[in-house]
Amino acid sequence: MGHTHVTAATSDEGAAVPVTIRDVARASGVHISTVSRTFSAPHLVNPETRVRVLACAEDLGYRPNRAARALITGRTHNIGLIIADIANPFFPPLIKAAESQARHRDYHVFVADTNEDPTAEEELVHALAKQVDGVLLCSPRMSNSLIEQLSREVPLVVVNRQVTGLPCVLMDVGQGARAAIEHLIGLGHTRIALLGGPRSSWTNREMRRAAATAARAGGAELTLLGPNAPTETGGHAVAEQVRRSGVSAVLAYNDLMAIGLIEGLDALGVRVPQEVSVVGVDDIALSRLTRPKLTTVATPTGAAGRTAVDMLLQQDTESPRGTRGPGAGTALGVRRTTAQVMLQTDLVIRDSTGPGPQARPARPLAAPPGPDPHCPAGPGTPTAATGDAVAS
Amino acid sequence: MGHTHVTAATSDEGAAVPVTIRDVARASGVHISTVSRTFSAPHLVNPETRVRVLACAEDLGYRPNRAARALITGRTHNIGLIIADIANPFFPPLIKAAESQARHRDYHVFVADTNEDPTAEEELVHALAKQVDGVLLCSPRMSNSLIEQLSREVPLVVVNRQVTGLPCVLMDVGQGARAAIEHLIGLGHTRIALLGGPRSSWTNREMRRAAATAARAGGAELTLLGPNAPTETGGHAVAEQVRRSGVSAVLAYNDLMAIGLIEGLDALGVRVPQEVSVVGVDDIALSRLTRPKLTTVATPTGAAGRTAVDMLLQQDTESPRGTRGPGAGTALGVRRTTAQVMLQTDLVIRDSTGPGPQARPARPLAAPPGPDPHCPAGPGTPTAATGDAVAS
DNA sequence: TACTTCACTGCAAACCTTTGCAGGATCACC
DNA sequence: GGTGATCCTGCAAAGGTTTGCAGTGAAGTA
Repeated sequence: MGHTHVTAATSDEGAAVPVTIRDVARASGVHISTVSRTFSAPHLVNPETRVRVLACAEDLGYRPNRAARALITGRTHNIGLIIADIANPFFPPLIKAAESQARHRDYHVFVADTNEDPTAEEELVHALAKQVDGVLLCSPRMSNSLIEQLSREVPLVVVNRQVTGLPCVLMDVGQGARAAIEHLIGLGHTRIALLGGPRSSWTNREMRRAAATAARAGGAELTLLGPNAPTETGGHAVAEQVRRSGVSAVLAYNDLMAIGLIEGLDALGVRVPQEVSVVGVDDIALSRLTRPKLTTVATPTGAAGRTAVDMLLQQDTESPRGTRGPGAGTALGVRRTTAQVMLQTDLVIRDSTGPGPQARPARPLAAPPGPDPHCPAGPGTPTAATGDAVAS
Repeated sequence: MGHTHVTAATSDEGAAVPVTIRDVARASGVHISTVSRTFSAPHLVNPETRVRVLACAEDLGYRPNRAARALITGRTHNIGLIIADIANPFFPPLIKAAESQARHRDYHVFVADTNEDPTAEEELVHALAKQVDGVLLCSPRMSNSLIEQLSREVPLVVVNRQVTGLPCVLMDVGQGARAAIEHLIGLGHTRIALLGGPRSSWTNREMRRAAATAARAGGAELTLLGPNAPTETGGHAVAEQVRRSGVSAVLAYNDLMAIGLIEGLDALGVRVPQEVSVVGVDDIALSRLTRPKLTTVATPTGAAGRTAVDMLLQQDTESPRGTRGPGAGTALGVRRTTAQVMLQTDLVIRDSTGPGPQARPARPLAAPPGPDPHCPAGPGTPTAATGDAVAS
């Protein structure tokens, strides 16, 4: 990457001379405790002195040191948000919702990306531990036992994963996968593939389970392809495999993979949805922009972010950390609520799904892939008959 | 959003009993300073005691309190990353690059989103100030003077903005805009619109300046439309205006707006690139996925993230904060380097740009929008003649 | 043996803030 | 004028860690 240095000057202006509470106290002729109270309990200080102190503080550019304050109060008013992959458009709405919810309650959110790496996850929890009042773990890839262990270090709320004993926010991808499979079967598809995501993903397991059940119930054959990287590239890479497998419909682990798969199929000359139908999961903004527009299982990401923050803050106000006060040191264990919330998902039908092989005899191209014509699986030609459903 | 409470149990297991350096000291029968050294300067402690201390620490699950450590060392080994809009796909690659670069140097990155809100930006800098060793300001929306003022509170590196006296990482969008305009003029377009972004964006100003110059030089008329929100919605909203303006080509502030615009034009029945050519800026991953694929000015986001981290850390090692040591308190001003780096951009030509009105007499639809046929602006019919270029 | 050197460890101050406690002044009221 | 209440402020400890300084004992040197 060619880059050009335009300027390289040095200045000796404005180097950070940290101004502390002591400086303000000296300047305004009061004790530091009065300055402290001016900021954290203004009603306890004489209005006159208060304005004087505030003026001095303003003058000197004083800002309370949040780290030092946290050290003694045990509260930072920050919350950490650990994300598997910030480049996945699934997360930004969640982050935004969490951030706005936190802001309403006077908290700041710090986001950290782990690159889908379990080791990075653990390290980040440690790094955040004493600098935040709690951590939201979004789609974590580490083991349940490790999560439980880390939860002893800092309050945790887990999103997109079920960990017993910990507060969790879940999305009902099981129901979503079932709806998707039923939709495909309703369109006449009898051979369906499930594009798996990361091995250690809870969502992945839930989807597999639900899809298998739904396929069996609907008399369709379900092929498992994976695990794969939950990215566009991951989807693209598996296109060839999908074609060879001979399925006429695919449910992908998420929208990114679905879109990558459609790209890949396109490159192989396989048309979507005419030859293969594709369903994604998440309903990211992008899924409305691609051609064909993606049929997908919408997950309530915003609600998840808000709920997770609420649960964390609720848990947090119940048991302030760092309190070594009388009794708290010995009385191991403060009551802690570990509610688990399940959020609903919705199948939204767009243009990437169409009739199955048997259900489209006449109009091969002109068929408008309108929303859910609900063609029943036609008895059609016996050539592609697949006997009983085999769901593995 | 309907949601269902699945479980609401309470447990009294595993409440955080903070284990401190003192506990480890007591358990291993040494002074706390020895424990401290075991972690921060292992070579200073007897191997035998070291293993004993480490064993006890491991046993008790001790982790040094990073906040307390930072309080005295003045270094947190964190860096803050303030982003205008995390939902804009332009940023994730930058974030990832910054994160990986920081990790190599044993730093953690905390990201915060401001929703394009200048007030939130300021507040976040304050919140981060004492919890990080420096802050990367990406595409900030606040005033230069405020940025300078904040830089006295915490070391700052600014990305996508030029602030004199501060280290900056810039992308040469001026050059990019020029290349884009020249590309369009080369295709025969004589009436071009520039879709502006946020008013307070440095990039916006640079683009406007360069585009105006290039248009004037090439004898094209440049219409300014904006400011607009730098999002897909922002682009979509201005489609009608673009149509009415009668231009045959548009350079958008970024890819998101370009894509939104294409969507909007599509909804109005205006075809891209047959009737209107569109160029974006950023080359986000999405620009390869839409139809038509987007012609765009590629910006080196990864390099920007890495460079910014390097500059911050370099500046940081030069002048450790919090040092009130002899002399440092009185000697206002530590030398500080304020290099500015300009990174190159590249025009990548895809399918959203095609020949201008005069340059396509015969084949209105079959014309393959191949890369840069470089048709000169034909003398063509005088009906659409626009006299001299008017660039405002 | 006496003296220096060295490796290791303890002591205590320091970082910046909050907060329980107590002291002082002011005021009202009887 | 005495009593109590009220309001404001100062004092000092606490929070968890790092680090300069000094002290200990042992090893090395003359």
